[in-house]
Amino acid sequence: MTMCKRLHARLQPVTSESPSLATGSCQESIVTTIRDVARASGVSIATVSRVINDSARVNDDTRRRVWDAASELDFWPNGAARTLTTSRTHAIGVLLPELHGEFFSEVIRGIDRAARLEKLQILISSSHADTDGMLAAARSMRGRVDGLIIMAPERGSSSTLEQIQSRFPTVLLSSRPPAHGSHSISVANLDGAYQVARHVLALGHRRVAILKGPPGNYDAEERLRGYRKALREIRSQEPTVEYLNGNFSEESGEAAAADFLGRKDRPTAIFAANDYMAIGLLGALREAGVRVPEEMTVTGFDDIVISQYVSPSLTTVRVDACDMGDRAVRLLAGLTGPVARSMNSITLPVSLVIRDSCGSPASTGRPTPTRKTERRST
Amino acid sequence: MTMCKRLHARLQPVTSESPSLATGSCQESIVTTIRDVARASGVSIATVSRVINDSARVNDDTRRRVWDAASELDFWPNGAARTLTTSRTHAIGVLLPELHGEFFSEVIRGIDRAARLEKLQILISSSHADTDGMLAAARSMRGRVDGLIIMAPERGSSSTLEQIQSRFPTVLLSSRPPAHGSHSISVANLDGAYQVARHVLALGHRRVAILKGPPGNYDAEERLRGYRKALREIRSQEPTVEYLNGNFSEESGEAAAADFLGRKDRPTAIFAANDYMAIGLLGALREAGVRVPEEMTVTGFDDIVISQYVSPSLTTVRVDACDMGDRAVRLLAGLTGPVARSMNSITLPVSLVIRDSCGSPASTGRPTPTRKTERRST
DNA sequence: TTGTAAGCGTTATCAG
DNA sequence: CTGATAACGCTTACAA
Repeated sequence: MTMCKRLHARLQPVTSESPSLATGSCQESIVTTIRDVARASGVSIATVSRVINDSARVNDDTRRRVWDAASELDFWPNGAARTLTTSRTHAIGVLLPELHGEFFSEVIRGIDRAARLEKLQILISSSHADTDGMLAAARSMRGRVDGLIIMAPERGSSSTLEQIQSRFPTVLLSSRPPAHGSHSISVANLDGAYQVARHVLALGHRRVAILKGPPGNYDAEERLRGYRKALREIRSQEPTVEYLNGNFSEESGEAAAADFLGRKDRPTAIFAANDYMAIGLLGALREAGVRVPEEMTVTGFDDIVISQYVSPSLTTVRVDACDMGDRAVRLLAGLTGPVARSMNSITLPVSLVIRDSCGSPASTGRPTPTRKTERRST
Repeated sequence: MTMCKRLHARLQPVTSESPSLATGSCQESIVTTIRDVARASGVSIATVSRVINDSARVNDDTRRRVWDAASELDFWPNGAARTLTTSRTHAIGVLLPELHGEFFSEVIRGIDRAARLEKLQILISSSHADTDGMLAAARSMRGRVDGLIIMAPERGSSSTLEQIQSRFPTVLLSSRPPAHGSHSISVANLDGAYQVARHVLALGHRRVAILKGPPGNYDAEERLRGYRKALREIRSQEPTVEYLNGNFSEESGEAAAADFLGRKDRPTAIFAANDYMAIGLLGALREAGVRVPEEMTVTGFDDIVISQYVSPSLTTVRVDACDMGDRAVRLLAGLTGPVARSMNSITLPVSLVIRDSCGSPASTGRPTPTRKTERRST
């Protein structure tokens, strides 16, 4: 009898090693299956399946009876069972290095938005500092997702990525594509960095510093290349460059200030590899009594929301993280059209956002006038 | 033959109605199953299962053979199949009204952090403006999650919530518990609002306005109650109160300013139901040339990161959204100990954060001196 | 149009 | 300690 089966099922021990969820407050839930609906409506389970999925012609009358029974019993189909037979999950996995900061949350927002449109569920897993953790996460998603969106900006993850790619359709975000066929989306880091640097150099700065991001980080390295490219272009009166170490955190920006604050030949402009560091820097400068932009020019990268609120507001490069997530899902869902093998790398445009943190180097008291939020798009 | 089976499986059509994921770039993935491992190591699938899960005594030699075969074949167990037999998913679903803004992203961060510790995957679904959408999302999670964390602050969702609760262990966030047994976590909204209001009233303000949150929103209503409670307590020289409508967005804060800016009897202090609105308000005031805090006192709620960067920095109430997410997972995972029926509602403490946006009403030019970030904890 | 039955990849219950 | 084998809930040929 069905009743027996159910009781039996409920008494089955669960894997002991892992913590079990509290079921105390959950009313003994009625697990209705497709069988129950079949019995109640006097048809076979196959027919119920057909009705539920609208997957084949079914007599209108039968159809109605099935629907009635289904809603009467409040039948909710079991996703795992469906997946097992169809091998489709209608879910995508998202592997991120962390969840802190606006950049990541915007990426997720974009993913969520697109996933909703594509009727895809999203499984999130973050804090993959090491590639092993990433691999384990991917592994645990076997049979639970149809594809993966992975952000693995650190160098050295390529063999892991290849292994994962051999088992899931994958879209890479801000990562070095490990193989030729890889789908990947990144931001026009080089171009953005080049643009801010050009802007600042045009103001006349010739003693600059670059506040680098984490070593090995793909975005950070590309941005560095962009700054350098702009610097190389100044033939006459070649600029002096100095490198400061950072790790994308606000604290590291603050800390970096110590490297030059005491000195007399300090740079007149600093390119930070992201906004958080630039903001940390701004804080340290204010504390040290160095006026921005009069005595020091500072630029960031990302254009996070805070950047327009700090004072002085930050000149930076606008990155549409939300769009990146959005596109990743679309690409993964194969909706962007049949993707040609050679065209599966997307570089998202960025735009220079000029605010108040930049001035001319010698300008004692007269910062270059700039409009509040002028934007120059790529 | 195995080969035949596989080919067969691959050729099976998938449900046509929904968009399918691009599988183009994914190398024809080798779907290794427990059977393959069994064959390769010359044991039964039962034994392989035992080894993989370490669920029963197995001869050391056999064990080794199985592991060797498993890693040789790079076997990744299928989650859906596991779920089907064990009826455990090791995943929790998260239903949120939206994903925009720092508050939500912090909640998710907390959830992610705790989930990692509990070895739980998280399935996120947001943008549930209507209760129907929420129900559909919950439905689609049947068989895919062991429990649900739901944030449904709007009034009128209780019958939906009850239906969901009857099928999943559920923890509610910032929501009106629909039934007595419900587990729920919320923030000490009333207390926090009461505290800021007390602080401002102590400064001498007697003509105040309350910038409300979205109608029907639980947090918003509780905060309103808190403000009112503080106002009621002023016996001598009862304060004049005025209500402004908002919806938690920065824009609605900006818009609200129009309601009183032209007037001569405008309030001297405004309690905004959240930080975003307060910041919008600050923007509008600055634009209108009204000095804060000299001519107008403004307070917020939530203490989002931006609040310390706007100028003047915002006096607000610190809410630990991350902690809320963290606790929700722990509660759901039943790790907070055996939860007594009567003790399943948690109210998280908040703390008053005094910054520069508050002054005395008459103070023309002499704002009440306050330390940069003094915090008074609950 | 409908029913029967064979899987899907695991785990769990029995006997050996 | 190990192997058959019956579930788990659903989809989908294949028959009727």
